[in-house]
Amino acid sequence: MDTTADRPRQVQAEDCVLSGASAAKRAQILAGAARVFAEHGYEGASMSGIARDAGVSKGTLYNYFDSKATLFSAFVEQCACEKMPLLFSRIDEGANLTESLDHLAVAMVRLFTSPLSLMLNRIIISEAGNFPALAETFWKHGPQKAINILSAWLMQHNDAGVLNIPDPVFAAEQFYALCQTRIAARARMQLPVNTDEAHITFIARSAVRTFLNAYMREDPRLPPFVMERAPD
Amino acid sequence: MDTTADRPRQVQAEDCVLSGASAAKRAQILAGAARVFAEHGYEGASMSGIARDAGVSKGTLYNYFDSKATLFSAFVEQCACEKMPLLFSRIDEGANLTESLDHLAVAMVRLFTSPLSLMLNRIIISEAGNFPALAETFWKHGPQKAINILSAWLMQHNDAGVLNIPDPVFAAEQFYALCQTRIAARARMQLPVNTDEAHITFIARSAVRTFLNAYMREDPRLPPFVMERAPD
Amino acid sequence: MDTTADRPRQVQAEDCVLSGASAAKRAQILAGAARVFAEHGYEGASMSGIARDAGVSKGTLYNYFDSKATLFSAFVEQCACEKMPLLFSRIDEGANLTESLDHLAVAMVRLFTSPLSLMLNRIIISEAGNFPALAETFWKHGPQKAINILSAWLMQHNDAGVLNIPDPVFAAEQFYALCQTRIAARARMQLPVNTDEAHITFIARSAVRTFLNAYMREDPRLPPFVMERAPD
Amino acid sequence: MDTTADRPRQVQAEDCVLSGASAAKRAQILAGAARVFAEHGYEGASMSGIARDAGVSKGTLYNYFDSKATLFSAFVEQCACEKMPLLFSRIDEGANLTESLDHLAVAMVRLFTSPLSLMLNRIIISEAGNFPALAETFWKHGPQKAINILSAWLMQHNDAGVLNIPDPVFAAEQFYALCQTRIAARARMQLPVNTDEAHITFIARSAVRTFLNAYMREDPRLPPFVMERAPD
DNA sequence: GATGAATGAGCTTTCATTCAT
DNA sequence: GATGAATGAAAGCTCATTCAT
Repeated sequence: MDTTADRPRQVQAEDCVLSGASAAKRAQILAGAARVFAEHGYEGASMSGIARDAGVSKGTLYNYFDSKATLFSAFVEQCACEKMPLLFSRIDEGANLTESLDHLAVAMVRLFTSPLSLMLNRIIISEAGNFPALAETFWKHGPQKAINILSAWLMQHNDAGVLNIPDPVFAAEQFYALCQTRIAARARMQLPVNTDEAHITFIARSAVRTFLNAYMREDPRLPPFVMERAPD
Repeated sequence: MDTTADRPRQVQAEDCVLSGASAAKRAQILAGAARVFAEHGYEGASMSGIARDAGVSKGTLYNYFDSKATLFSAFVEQCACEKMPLLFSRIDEGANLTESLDHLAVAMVRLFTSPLSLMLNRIIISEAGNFPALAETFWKHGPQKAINILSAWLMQHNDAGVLNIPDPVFAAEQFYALCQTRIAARARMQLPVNTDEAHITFIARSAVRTFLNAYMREDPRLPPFVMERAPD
Repeated sequence: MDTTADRPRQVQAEDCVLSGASAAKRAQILAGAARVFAEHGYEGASMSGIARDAGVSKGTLYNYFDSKATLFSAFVEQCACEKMPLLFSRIDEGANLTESLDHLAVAMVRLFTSPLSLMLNRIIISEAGNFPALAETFWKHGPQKAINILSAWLMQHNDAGVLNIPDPVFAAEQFYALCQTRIAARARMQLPVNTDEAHITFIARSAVRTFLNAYMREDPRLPPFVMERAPD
Repeated sequence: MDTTADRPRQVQAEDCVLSGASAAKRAQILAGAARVFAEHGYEGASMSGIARDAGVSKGTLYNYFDSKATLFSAFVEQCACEKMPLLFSRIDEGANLTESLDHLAVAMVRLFTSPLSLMLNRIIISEAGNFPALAETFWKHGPQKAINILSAWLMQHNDAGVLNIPDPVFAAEQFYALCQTRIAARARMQLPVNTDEAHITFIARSAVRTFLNAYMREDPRLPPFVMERAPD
């Protein structure tokens, strides 16, 4: 028996009160699903558990989502489309180029240790084989967007003659990679990482210095940036 | 989760024939487990499937491993202890510093796209919450060892006055991070990556140049390395 | 299981507009139920599916019928009372006795392969244990009526001296059984049957000949009917 | 996960004790399944109920049969292949042709009211759409076989000049149909039928007389069989 | 030591029915 | 009167684990 007749369609902005209630219930279910999927992963989560956590019956779950896989996809897509963008905020213009990049690097390092980002990474890596579309979605709304914004910003400074960047997209990707130094890989595996303010600042600044030593247009009057030791 | 409790220990040279057979059967089981866990993950693998793939009965599985969790741990530990080291081979000494690092960077980029490494990463990230010890083991035998070797090597060149590295461990970690540019994150999510020889070489050389521009002791007679565009 | 309890009764001529609408909706629901029950049987049909097919909400279903069982009974009774009689049309008087019986036999053979009759048979046989009343109803409006009409007709010819029928009801039942030769049992089981015009005619004629050889008053001047081979 | 590794293969005659136990368990399950399917039909039966009735766990059910459908098929096939033949016993040779046919007709009428035959009929008609193969199997081992034996027997008497049967198979089918007079259709629908010895004998004898009046080679010295009234 | 049949809790999913709107 | 969201019992099926042989 096809259940599509029993389920609410995607709510539109102009939908009436009933549809608003529908959308609210949908959100309520997604919230419960988020908690359970985040904690137990896809296979480890049970629809019973999600129903309990969301405060609805199992039947209601299936009124809103065709299957566990559908619910999972909806959860990941929502995170990717609605919550990820909040993490990739605009590049804060600092007093100068170095400061701006420093701000950005700190934000990125923080991102790589944020629970939401880590959870999404973990879940998408776990289920990449079974839900290839989710990895695409996540990548497009997350890393891809960040790299695009950064590469555009780098190109501006390249054109302004401050930086010398033959391949801005790749440079952005290097910057993205440098910001993962020391903590990202360990955080993904839930190994302890030092998230002290000082340590994060050090990692971010080190990323910026390494990056700028490679891409700053050489100016005979300026010495290269000096690398530092990590704080104790 | 301890796998050493009441199971046949690793055979010693003086062990009798029976123990030898025991060790062989253990290896046989692990081989089957490896195939099944690698393909289906922890939750997706069934003990029946492993028994079938290993060519033993389910009862025998439980004679050698207390539980699915124990078998899984043993499988991951074996990969980490026996197979990972083969991937992190010695730094090939090249004609000079740059060449040596180039070789190493290429090896690392290749590592990050090797099926074994990706599978282990995926499996450990998936089950990090349920098997924290595995992440530790993996880290110790994989990335940690690589970083240690590299940092020692960097320190040598620092002491020799070629490089100027205030924090060799962190520098090694930056090198490690730089080698992940563009492909590692995507490969982990099973998104398509370009593994052409030319592209891998480009990523590796770019990592080395960015790295050396930051850490090469400044020599007024030498210009900094010039960054390049990616090949088409 | 009684469907007449607290539901809108059959509308009378003097009923108001609302009751007319009520009866129409009831018919609309029954039409949907007919399609779904006919296709999926009792257990296989879902109230959601019936509601969808009938174009009403599930709630409305329950406003008109107390339960799935009630709706099913109403559907079967409607078929039996309204549609079956159409199948058991009057005996077409032919030019003579043999021709009349031939016409009737062909009609009966056709009946036993008609989709509606087969569906009703199948459904009633399936649910006979759970809905004993339905079998009674069906029998009364279907086979029983046919046998009654036929036995009355036979009795006329008996009294007219053409036939010699000591037990007209039983004779009618034999005729009814003879018309089922070869195809009825197979059609009930959805096994392939030959419904070619020629084949049906052969079965019908054979039934009539066998019947008349047994019940025709012996007339020394007339030879018995000769049985034939089936057409290729 | 494929469960085929966990299930026992079809036991052979020469199988050892273990396989004997396996076959016994299989039979035990089939016995339970028979009771439950016979009572509730396919859809109405639950695997839990069958497990309970058979005295095994649900898991064991699935160790022996892949699915509910498989178990159902096995049950029907077993009935058709092993139990049906017992019902279609050989034609008891009577003192003469009429007596032989009388014996056979009585056996057939009894068959059409036997609980096993009725149950099989009911179940196969119910599930003919979903299990077309079962109807084929049933037909082949039941009616088909009976008709074959009977038609061969009729042909012998035809060749011996006693009967005059242009189409022995069709004649056998008419005999088969005649034996269903009055009771078969009603029994299939679980409507009350008169199974008194006298009544069954009457139906059987009437079938034989009607049949012989059509197919007995005309012998001017012999009058046709006289039809009778049913006993009160 | 090896086997694999047996277990039963637990899974995802369906659906008749209710009831607030 | 009509709606359809919500319910929750019950379905078919899986699988880690045990244990008699």
